Amino acid sequence: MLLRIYERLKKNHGPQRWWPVTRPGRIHPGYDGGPKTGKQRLEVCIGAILTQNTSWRNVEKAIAELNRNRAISIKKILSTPQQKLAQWIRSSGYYNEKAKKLKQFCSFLRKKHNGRLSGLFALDDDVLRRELLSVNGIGPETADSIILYAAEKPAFVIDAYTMRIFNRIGFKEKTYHEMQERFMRSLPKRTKLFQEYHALIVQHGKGICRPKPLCGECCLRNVCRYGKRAMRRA
DNA sequence: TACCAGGTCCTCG
DNA sequence: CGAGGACATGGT
Repeated sequence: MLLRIYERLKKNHGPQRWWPVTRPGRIHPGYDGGPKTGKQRLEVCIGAILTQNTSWRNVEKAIAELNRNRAISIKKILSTPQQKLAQWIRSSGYYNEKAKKLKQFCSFLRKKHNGRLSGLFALDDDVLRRELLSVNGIGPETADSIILYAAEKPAFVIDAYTMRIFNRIGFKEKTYHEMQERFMRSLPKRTKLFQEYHALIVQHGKGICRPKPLCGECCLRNVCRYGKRAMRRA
């Protein structure tokens, strides 16, 4: 079931090549195939925090501003006054909260992992997840995004789009944990698959399965309870 | 004009 | 636990 839906989404939307890490003015060169440097991995972590309940468009501007200020750096984030940091990321919304979160994440890295992501990412998957969740400001989705896209390990990311799309299709799972369990039980545990699937879900949720869905052009309408109903009405 | 966006934390019943 | 509020900008 889940693989069938994946194939349809892929055929319909094409390859997604995520996570869309940016630099001033352009996509990160060499990002295809995953983040290579510590700095790229850190940028993914920062993006994961900044995009909480916020459109990626607004996050891109904030990341560009951080790049402009050489602030994709654990040390720089720690040494910058919170108020100044908040202004740099202003466009991403909740900027006071998020400035605090960025500092707490970096502070956690410095104190517990020698100031490096590599130490953190070397942990076993479940330990890594618990460590991330222990940081104030990092919840399940942010933790899994960091694991999947920055550490490049297989954790399926559930987000608001996943809930909306699959609840409309007819899935009964209500919580983050339940939905993630279902995906991870039913799919081969492969990083690339998880990355691409989640990216396709976001694409589909933004473009088709919106709050007011465009069932008429949805590639899943035949397998979707909501879609079938909508098509019958039309 | 309202509503929405790749959540998380805190409080209260 | 589950619901409800706070946190805030920018696009449609």
